[in-house]
Amino acid sequence: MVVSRLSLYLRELRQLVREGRSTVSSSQLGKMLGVTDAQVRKDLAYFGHFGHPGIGYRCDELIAEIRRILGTDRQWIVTMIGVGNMGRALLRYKGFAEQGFRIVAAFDTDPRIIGTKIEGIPVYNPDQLRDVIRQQRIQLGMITVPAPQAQHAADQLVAAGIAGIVNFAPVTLSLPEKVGLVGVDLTTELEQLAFSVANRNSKR
Amino acid sequence: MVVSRLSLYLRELRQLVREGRSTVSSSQLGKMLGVTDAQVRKDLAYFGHFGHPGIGYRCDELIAEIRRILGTDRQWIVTMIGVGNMGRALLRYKGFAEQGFRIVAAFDTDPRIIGTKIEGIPVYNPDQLRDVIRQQRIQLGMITVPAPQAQHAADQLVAAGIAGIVNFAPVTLSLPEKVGLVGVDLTTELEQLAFSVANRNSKR
DNA sequence: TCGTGTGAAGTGATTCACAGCG
DNA sequence: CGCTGTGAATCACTTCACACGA
Repeated sequence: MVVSRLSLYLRELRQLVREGRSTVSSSQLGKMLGVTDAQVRKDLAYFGHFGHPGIGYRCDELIAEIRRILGTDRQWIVTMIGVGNMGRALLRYKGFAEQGFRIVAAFDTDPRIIGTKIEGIPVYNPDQLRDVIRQQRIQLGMITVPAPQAQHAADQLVAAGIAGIVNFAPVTLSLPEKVGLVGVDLTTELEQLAFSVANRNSKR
Repeated sequence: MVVSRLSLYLRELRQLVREGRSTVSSSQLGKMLGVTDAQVRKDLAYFGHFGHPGIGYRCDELIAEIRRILGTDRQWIVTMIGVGNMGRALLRYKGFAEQGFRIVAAFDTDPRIIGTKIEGIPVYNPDQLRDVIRQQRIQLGMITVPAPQAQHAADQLVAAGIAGIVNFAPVTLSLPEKVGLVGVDLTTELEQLAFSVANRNSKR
């Protein structure tokens, strides 16, 4: 709800800073993302008083605040379970490190890649999962294994004491309440698009 | 809102069919996805009367209905703009084809890969984009180019007459109203997870 | 004057509860 | 009896409108 938009505000704010802007108003920020100015103000005011009446929001200040709210002002240590096509692509993606997500270990059952490094990240045998996660203080896991193995992978991560999981496999995982979960299903996204295109008459 | 859950129902229904189930009740389906039974019924009844009082929903019947609603009962012809790590991973992903999304062409500026095929899909020079899209009747595009090039890629797709875009680049695209748009930002997803973990006390 | 923060009003989505059907 | 479909009630989110600060 609110939080999902904070990430987007953050993205736009970084863009503004790159362009040399130092302040921005709620209506400008809103226009960039297709939301109303009132929405932007409500979202931001929900977590504190970050604006300056008559001025707007100072970009660098607001970036710092949002990062603090999201918890991305500190570093998160991440592991990847499954080094197939998707896993490999994500390991090579630079964007995570830029936002403070440091992938330090990957796991896969394929003996041909165990022991190798991808983009400097070592690939381990899954039977070392518990040890590696504890020794390296890994907090988050990304699951990119095939659907049938995803629940098992998740169970192992939970058993090793992980705090949160991003699941890319197209299945619903069941996890204990205390573990955070975000699901990303690319097929679902395409289906959404198909619907929105097939019913363009109604709404965006 | 409703539609985003339809995809998930569909996913669970396919799973049920694989397990040999022929009918399912709203409460069973809801439990699998963590929503209430009333929610499931409201969602499904919104598009028609698919249930059988006293019985539940017939899985195969409901699958067909949801596919028809989403527009995935027919095939969609898709192109990929950007054949870097992410693009390559998605080209190799089998899940799209299974749900009726057929990727028939890819585009990239790297001369070393133009003219090659990846998973049977030819990689073209972007200057052929308009022609290829028209000749092959391509309807949807997936953008996996670096952020600074994403808007340009989107503009070209729109100019070529595409109906919808999935954008994986971490920028907000501005498109004409008539073109469908779904954005997937992996960093945003991780930020969501970070927040949910950092504030586990409040809610899931 | 410009632009925030915020009650109040409005809109939309979710849950409740139950009539009705197989 | 089990389970759907659905009005009514509740809850959440969004927009409006304006007081107030720089």
